[in-house]
Amino acid sequence: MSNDPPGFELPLRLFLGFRTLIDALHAELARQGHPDVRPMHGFVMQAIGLNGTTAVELGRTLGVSKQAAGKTIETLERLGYVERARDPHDTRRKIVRLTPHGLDALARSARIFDDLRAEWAAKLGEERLRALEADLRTVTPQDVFRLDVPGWFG
Amino acid sequence: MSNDPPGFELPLRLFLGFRTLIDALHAELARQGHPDVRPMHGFVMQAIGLNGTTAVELGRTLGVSKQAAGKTIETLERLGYVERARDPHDTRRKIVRLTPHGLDALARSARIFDDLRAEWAAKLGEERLRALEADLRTVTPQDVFRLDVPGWFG
DNA sequence: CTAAATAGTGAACCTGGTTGTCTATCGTGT
DNA sequence: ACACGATAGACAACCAGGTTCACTATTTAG
Repeated sequence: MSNDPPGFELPLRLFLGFRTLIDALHAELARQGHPDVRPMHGFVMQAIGLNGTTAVELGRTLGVSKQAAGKTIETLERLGYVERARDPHDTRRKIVRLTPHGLDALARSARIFDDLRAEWAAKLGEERLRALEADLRTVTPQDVFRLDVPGWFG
Repeated sequence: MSNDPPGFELPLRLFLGFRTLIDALHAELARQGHPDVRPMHGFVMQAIGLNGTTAVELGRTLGVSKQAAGKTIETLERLGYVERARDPHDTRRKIVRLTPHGLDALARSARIFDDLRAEWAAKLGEERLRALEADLRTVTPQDVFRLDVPGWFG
């Protein structure tokens, strides 16, 4: 069909949709007391999770080297979102845990994402939004996590 | 509605959709003789366009400093995708133009994106895909270009 | 009990972003 | 005609985050 949209619009729109949501999230997070958290940090904190993790584990989860994971942890530690403590059962390991500040950021993010989804539902209708989500599930990997995000673009 | 999907799935799926397409594009581009072009380079070459541009102009288009644009141009030049020449009408300026190699990459990308869109259409149906594109147009900025892509994530 | 595997760290390097400074050139206003 | 402001490009220093290689300390397995 010659009246199909050009193929390059699809990735662009997907990316713009993603950016629109992430930018709105971080604008609101900044307003709610988290001005210096970057988009990447959200993914990393999500990957750290409520039980904590280690640099090696985090690297595996994110698909980057343990050294890169370590650097990101350092940054997050400097910003006060995570803290490290030696594992008493294995003194080689250092457990990385979210601080109350980090947990607060995560909880607020979840809330804001729900609000943003509601905004889209208001614009598109709940039915269309559900269809959009279902279609995206069809064409993307099942496993939502394991994003391999950092440094992927450049 | 308590049975709505959690809001965080939407950005994740949009990003995964984007990544799926871009990864497939670059796998295919690598197979077709462009193994070292990175996702970012595609956007930059698109922004350079058929008429060429300058570092300052490119920086404005991409939303980065002229120095950052200059560095990216250097990389692209080293890879053989662009070339620079002094502007005879204004000897301060250096015009950046796509080389035949760069034009080839751009043309192949357009073709591959069309093929990828056709794959999605086969999986979802042309109707649903059109609806998805239409809905994304509704919730994203009108202006497809001006992405501010580079370095935005970190 | 020794040897292999593992966790963390540090160094050197790459890309791509920033800001600040500097020179060369262009264009305008007196 | 010319001086001065604006512009284009380049260079330096720095930052974030990525890589690989090398090393120490500790744990685990044979």
